[in-house]
Amino acid sequence: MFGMTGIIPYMDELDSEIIRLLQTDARQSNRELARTLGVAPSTCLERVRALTRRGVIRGYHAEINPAALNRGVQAMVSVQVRPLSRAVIDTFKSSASAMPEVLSVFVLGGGDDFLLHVAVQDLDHLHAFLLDRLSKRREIAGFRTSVIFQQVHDTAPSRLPDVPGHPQPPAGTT
Amino acid sequence: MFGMTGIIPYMDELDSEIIRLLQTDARQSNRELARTLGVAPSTCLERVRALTRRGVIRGYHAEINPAALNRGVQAMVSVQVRPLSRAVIDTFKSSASAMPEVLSVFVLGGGDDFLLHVAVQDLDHLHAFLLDRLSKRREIAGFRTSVIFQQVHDTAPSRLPDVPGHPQPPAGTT
DNA sequence: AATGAAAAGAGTGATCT
DNA sequence: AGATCACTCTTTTCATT
Repeated sequence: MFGMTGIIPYMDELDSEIIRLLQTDARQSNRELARTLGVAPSTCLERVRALTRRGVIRGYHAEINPAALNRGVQAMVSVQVRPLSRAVIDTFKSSASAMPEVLSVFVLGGGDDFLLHVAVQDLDHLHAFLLDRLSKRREIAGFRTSVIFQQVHDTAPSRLPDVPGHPQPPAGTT
Repeated sequence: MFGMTGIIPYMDELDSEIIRLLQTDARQSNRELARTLGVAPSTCLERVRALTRRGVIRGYHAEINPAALNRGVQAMVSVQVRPLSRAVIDTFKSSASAMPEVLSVFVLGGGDDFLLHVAVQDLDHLHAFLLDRLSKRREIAGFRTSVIFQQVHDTAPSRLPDVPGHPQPPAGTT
């Protein structure tokens, strides 16, 4: 699945706030973080470390203007592969994610088997990618391309309410 | 479009390397960055500032384990709206991106008009989102949901080669 | 678990090449 | 433009509550 690394990600209010602030600006200093939250810098630092140790914080990434990466054109490509076996799925997943044009590979259930988020220089390169790289793969039974005109991204998704029946431990989980 | 903020994002080798390293780890110190690249810290700092000023670096974000955000289930929802007018597109785009379940809204060309990347607690909440929130919107002509089993993400997409006919300025652009 | 103080390290700007 | 140095501020550790 996504992040089921075996840990129980229990989060109190302070943890949730730290995460919210670091999603918004990962480069703010620990002091600033602590001041905003009303705790001591050392407390804040220890929380951030614990969150990292527990696998809640997975890393910190700069967000880059796609134009600066020569990727002015983006598209979504939905792909069906045949036969629908684990071997074929795994092979295609690896090859697709190794292609420099591909930003993200989603393995789907339903009508399509994969969704590829691709970003390239221009429409000519998109065309070339589809024809010279994708359609050359024998396991592909079909694909459909949609150019992306705009994207709105939530850069700091909040923690959703707990669901009844999935209670949170009351104390001592770090 | 994506990042056409009016600037010419000319990048030399050093700029590209800085961006690559900050995409991989946005929290490394300027000194570490400078050491890795073999330049002085002040040089590196000035480059990073220039990249930020020019809109190449847009921000720094922590990557969070979805399970810690109570978002164990993710899906892609492709949506068609009617009538296909600018007003309807803009309205739907705003409403969709304001929904807490929605991580990302893609405005597409082709068969579908939108793609929503959603993340929720569990399948019950996904079902509720589709039925109680999405399908209540009158402009929606149809939608199709695919559960995401896996996602492979390129966290540091590289700069693609320049295309002939889009030459880079030889000097003095910062 | 959180705090406060002290040592180690990093950010920042002036100056020079 | 890039490097060096000096100054200030931050991070990090650790003893204490």
